[in-house]
Amino acid sequence: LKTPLKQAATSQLVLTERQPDCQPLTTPPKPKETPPADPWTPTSNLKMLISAASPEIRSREQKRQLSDSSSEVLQTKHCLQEQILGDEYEKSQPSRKEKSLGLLCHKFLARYPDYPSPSQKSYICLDEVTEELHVERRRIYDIVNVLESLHMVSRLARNRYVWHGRHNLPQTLQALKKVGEENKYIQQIQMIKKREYEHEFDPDSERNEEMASSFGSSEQSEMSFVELPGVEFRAASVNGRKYKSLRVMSQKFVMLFLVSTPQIVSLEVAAKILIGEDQLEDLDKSKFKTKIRRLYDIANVLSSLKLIKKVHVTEERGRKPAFKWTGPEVLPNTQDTKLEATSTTCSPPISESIPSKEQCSKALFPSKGKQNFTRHSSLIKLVKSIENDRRKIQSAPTSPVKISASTYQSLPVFPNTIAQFPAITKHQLEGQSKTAEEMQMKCALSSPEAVPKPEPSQQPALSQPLGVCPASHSSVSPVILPHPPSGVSYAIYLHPSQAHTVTTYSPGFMLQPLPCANVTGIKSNNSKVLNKVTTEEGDTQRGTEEPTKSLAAEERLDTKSETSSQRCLKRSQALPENNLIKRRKSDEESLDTSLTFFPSGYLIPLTHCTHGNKAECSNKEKAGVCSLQHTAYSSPITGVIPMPASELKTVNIPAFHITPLNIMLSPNSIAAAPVLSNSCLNSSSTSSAPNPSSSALNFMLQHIGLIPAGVQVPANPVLQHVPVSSQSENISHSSGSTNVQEGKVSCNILQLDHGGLSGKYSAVVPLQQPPAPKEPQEPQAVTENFFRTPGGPNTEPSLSANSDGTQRISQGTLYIPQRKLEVSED
DNA sequence: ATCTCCCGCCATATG
DNA sequence: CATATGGCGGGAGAT
Repeated sequence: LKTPLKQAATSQLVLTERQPDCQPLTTPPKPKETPPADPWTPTSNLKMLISAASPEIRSREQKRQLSDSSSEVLQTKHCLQEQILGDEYEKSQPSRKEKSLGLLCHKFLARYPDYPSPSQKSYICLDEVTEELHVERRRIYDIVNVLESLHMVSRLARNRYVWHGRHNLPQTLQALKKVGEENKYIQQIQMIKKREYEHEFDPDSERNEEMASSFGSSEQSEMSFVELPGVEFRAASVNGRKYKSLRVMSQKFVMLFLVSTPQIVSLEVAAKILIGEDQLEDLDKSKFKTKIRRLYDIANVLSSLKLIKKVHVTEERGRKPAFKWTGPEVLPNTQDTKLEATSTTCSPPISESIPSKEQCSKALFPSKGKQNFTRHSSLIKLVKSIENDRRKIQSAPTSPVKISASTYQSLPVFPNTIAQFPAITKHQLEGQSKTAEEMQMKCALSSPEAVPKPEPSQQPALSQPLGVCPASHSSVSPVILPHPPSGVSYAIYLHPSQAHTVTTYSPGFMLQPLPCANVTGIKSNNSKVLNKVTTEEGDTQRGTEEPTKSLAAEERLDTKSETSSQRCLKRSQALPENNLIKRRKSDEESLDTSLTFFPSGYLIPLTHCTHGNKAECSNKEKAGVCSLQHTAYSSPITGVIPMPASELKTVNIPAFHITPLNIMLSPNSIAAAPVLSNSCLNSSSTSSAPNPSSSALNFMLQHIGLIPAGVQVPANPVLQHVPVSSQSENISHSSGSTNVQEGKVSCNILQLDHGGLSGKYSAVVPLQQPPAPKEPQEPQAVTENFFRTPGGPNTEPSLSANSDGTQRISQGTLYIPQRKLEVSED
């Protein structure tokens, strides 16, 4: 018995690993696509099993499986066979495993090709699926929801979905990564770990609470769904509203992987982050448990997609279940050429669609009654106000807002109003297509115009200032983007509250250049505690930031003195078209802000579409949209503003600094960063320190002393990828502080965090990396770092606001102890 | 005992 | 109102 199981496991692993490459040994080169209709039904399987499958059959199965990557299935089958054979098939009662979501998902996936040809769209009828797979409908929803979050499917109407396969995956992941960076997940992860650490020592740390609260909170909780351009949710029905929780959760979960360096995320951490996380002390046990359950559900689907695999992280305390990203590395957007490659599919951006007001409205999030998140008392007030706003918003026609990624930033909530929206929205709406819609919505919120468009695709181009990008609208086409895309644009749906925020502030932006400061302030108010967050962010982020930082740094350099606000102004001013430009800025700002908060939206990348898109946007729309998207792509989300390379590098940093929460940098910068440095950022977050201006380096150095982090080599992926740029390095990351060292490679990296946004650079030290090892095998040692502040637990760097609104973080030193973690695979 | 996570009740959303 | 969707959490199988 056992043996078989083991085998199965083994085989799975093997298969899994192989598959990626595809064709490994066994796998016949089947086209990725699986024949759509595969007959694999449970029944068929049984039959086969029962019959003891002839070799032929088996081989066939294997092929399929392999191709499908349903190694599991095979395993299962084997098991079944044995059992059955052994005893007559006593009905194999399907043991629980046989009914697992993962297995079901494999079956589901086996029915559709990974890369369906654009020409032939495949539709999914839930009724058929449930029947064929013999499962309860509820289960299918779980699968579909996760797939939707990755834009592998999109809903058409009741009971009907369109299968997109993995065409959109690259874009989606890119967009998610961006958003994840914007959300400062890295920082959050670190905070959580830090907290844990502190708790250990001193159980009652109160202050932490605050931090925590600030963290996240409240706002975060809101969720937004990230959409891709082409893919949107069509069904009106589904789309807009409510239930997107699993989808959003799934996206966030994926973001965590993409952002953290070791690309290993423990369920515990993920759950905490996904929960609004006030967590802390509240220990809402039940809530936590529920979150974990959901994460398992999501993880099972992601595992079936081979995007992650289960591992265990062992720390001092014990062993914790975790998952490791095994999916494609996401390029940092940037640039690139790569992007294109990735996106291959997407050729034209598309646009799409439907911008109807309705959609917009749909987009709006319902206020949801529930929304309540747990919040700290302190936050409660905020929450209430926010909720009120939401209501208002909701009521408002346009409420749902989708914002472009960049927009979404705005998350920060502002209580204000929504009134503005409608008007804006319409304007925006006009031209846009769905994507547009989204954007519009967002735009509306933020600014009407806007949709942020696009950014030039490239960074370099991007860099240009806002001005460069034309706004989406009219000019749309503009510029840039020639290619595209690397950047992915995405739209996010915000909750009302968010919307508010956005709205509120956006207008201002739109209209006037907003001073960052203002914004900031606002955010701070609304958002949870920014300061804290900020601080943390700083710490945390580093890895990610680095790129960012670098960007920021550049910016600063560029602007240097300018504060973020100033920048904003400039940008805005710069923009001829204000709108566009403004938007971007605003977007950026918002992005920045968003960083602080997390968005909770569902992200939708605007960018290219894959076939899926509706390609047809009206011409105009398309043009606009497309262009937008492209443009956006670069920085849509973020701030969209394109910056010159130089800027990129530098710039971002400033942003961070500047605004604490509010202004953070946007993704753009981040995105850009990669380009700049290019290097390896694979880790996304990390890395790069390279370019950063000398100042940046100094920074880092300074910080370094402060915070040593363990470094880790990024997981394999990173290494591999990274060619490493000059820096090479490393990445530290810490995502939470865990560093994984893979066996072979050892790296030394120093991370620094420091507080504040500004600071986080991680410095890395050298790393030599051996060639990348690939999969580490099993146990890997991971190091975790915890922060410790010298003074005490809280000693983190504090932020102070500058007059301009920007905040600065003082650095505290953090000391991060490293722990070793071992990662073991199952 | 802990880790996973299936099952399915029941609130909501959609039509 | 009937369904379609999905949030949610009990509690049981797997380890």
